[in-house]
Amino acid sequence: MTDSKRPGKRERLAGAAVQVLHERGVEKTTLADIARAADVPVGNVYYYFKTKDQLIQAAIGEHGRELDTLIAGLEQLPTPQERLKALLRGWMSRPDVTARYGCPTGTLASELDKRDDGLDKAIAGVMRRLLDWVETQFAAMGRADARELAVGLFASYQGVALLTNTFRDPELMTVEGHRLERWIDSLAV
Amino acid sequence: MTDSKRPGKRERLAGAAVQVLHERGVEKTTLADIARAADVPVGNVYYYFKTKDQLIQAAIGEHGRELDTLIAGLEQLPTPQERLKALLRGWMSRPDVTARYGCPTGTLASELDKRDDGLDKAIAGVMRRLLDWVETQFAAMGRADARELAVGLFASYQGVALLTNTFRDPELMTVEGHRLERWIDSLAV
Amino acid sequence: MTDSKRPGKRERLAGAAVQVLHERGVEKTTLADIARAADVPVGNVYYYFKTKDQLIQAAIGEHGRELDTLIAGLEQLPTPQERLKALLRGWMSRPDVTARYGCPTGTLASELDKRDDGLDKAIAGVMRRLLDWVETQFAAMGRADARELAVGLFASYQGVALLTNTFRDPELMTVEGHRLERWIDSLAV
Amino acid sequence: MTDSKRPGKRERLAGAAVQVLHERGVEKTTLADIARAADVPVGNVYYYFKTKDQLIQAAIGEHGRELDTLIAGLEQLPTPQERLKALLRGWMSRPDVTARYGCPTGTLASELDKRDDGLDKAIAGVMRRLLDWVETQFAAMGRADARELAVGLFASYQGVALLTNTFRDPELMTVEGHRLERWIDSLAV
DNA sequence: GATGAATGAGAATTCATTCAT
DNA sequence: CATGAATGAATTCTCATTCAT
Repeated sequence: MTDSKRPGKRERLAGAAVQVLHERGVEKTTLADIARAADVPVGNVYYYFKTKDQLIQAAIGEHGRELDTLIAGLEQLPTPQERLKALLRGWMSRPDVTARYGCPTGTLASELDKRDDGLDKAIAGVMRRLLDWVETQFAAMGRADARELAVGLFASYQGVALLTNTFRDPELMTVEGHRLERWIDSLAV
Repeated sequence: MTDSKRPGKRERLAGAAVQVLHERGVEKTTLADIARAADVPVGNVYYYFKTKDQLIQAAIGEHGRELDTLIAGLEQLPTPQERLKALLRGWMSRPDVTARYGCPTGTLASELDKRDDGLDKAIAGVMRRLLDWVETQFAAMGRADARELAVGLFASYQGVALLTNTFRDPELMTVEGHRLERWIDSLAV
Repeated sequence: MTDSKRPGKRERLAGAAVQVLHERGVEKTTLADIARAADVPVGNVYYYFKTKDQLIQAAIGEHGRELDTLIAGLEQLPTPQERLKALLRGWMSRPDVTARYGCPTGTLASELDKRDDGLDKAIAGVMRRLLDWVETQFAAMGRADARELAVGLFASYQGVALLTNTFRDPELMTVEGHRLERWIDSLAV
Repeated sequence: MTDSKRPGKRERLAGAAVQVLHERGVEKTTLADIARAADVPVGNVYYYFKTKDQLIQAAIGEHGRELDTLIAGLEQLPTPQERLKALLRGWMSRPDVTARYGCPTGTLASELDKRDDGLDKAIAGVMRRLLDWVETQFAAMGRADARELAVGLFASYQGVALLTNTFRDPELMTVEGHRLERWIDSLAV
């Protein structure tokens, strides 16, 4: 933690990986791509990560941490409805990026599920934390079917992100976002 | 004097491609994989398809045709509600396959969007036809917000397929399926 | 020689080969290219020529025959000078084709010399006949150094064809043609 | 602590390429051939040259540089006649190599002209520099028709190289060489 | 620790040639 | 004889990973 070296080459790599994996996709991304984005020489990557998988692993961790931060922020809000709608707004906040590259979490999950290494577990873990948190909110609203609703909400977001990306149409995301907000409001007791 | 060459090697290849692309994903699938699945020597594939892209293209076409057939079958049903619920049931009919490999259409769309060739347009076309048909059903139910509802329904399915796949949990799909059926029923005038 | 079949599929193949080999070059030309140009199904080529080499061989033969015909025509002319200048004019008659594809004989010789099969001998034979004929003309002019002059003239043509092709400049060929004609005139006793 | 990696693997590759392309011809030469000649593993070639074309490009550059050096040496000579004759002698200095493989510049030009990539421009540039230099010498001799003479001389060399190669007869080159030297002498004012 | 270079295991693609009717 | 289809060997190219300093 001295600054004898630029702070956190390891972190820089993980961060760059999150970015590049989102934009290019897991399979299209080469180690060289990530190294370049992080401004780290290729050969050096292996000092920090023994394999490409481990780097991806780290990227997933980093991405998870970003989401945890987001959620931690939401905890400040007074009611579960507020929190859920704020989450929605966060998810939907950059429709053009989604239109271009899809949801970072979802596309990652989708791609990693095709692999036999353990990476799919890692991203599943991240998604589960999100899902659990959403469930908690619905439970706090007194809903017995909280899990079901959580799945429904999360699925709606993931699905519309996919459609938004496929059709390259940010509008889809915005419209569906509003629909879901109204739906949340309608659930209030 | 046997029935000679098994009919439609081209079709066999496209069919095998649909299958293998779904199971392995676009980027992980090698021509050799498809060739093997279709029981065709690799070199011979190029007699039918000039490039790997063209074979993928054909697979998309084939997949689209399968969906068109599915939909054509639904047209027999008397009410739009019936038709939509039947579509849902079709989509959700093999939760274990979805848990293992995701929705074939959705995963394809997700992966192809990372590519710069025109393949993303092809799969987008397939999805648009589905979406339009769903919209038509909602319109037939007298809903002014038919497009919005169509996007919502399609997104819900795509999203839950993604979650089902990520969590490897067929239950998710089944439960959400029922929830969506009830929702459709609730829309009846 | 009935016309139950279109006359001379074999000849058509050889002729097409001459053409295509000139335009595309030996190594870039595929059997399929030649077959297509001759309007003969690929599989059928092998009925007439057991290997690609044999087809090229036939093309060389055909090309040689065309040159022999050309030369036979020149024999009508009264003086060796006339004959040589007519040969020159024949060679230089389509400078734009030469600029695009080079001299058919020369490029063939150049490419075939890189191969270990006997094809180089075949094209060398064709060139030798030409060279001998030129020598004969110089001898008829009473020149003791007829061989040397023949080599010089033939070389000048081949060389300028190469430059014309390399620089894609038909003018080169025309100008050098005139220069060589003047040179021939200057040799008259 | 040895002199470590032999210096200039990139140069070694380009040099080997010049050699092998001359001997085997462009189309018959495989990357593996060049790699072997340079004693470099195939995969490693791509560290230095992104494509085969780029390696060929580099070979052309290297070849051009060799010619430039040759010419620079000739500049020392006092008269243009001396310089031209020295060039001739350089060109004709290894008739047996020419008999076996042709003129490296000429065969390269001939083969590359069949390709659609820009490689033909590259070799044409090399030849143009040579041609220009020859023209300059003739101009220095006070000849108004310097360009024409330059084309004639260059063509004679290229042509006789082609014949020498085709007939596998080094004598041709030697004899024509002398003839051209006498011709240059005869041009002196 | 840092780094440019090395290496080899695939992957797509092309094509002469052969085969089955 | 004719012909669409089949086959496999060769070739270019990519990249994760390793090595030598």
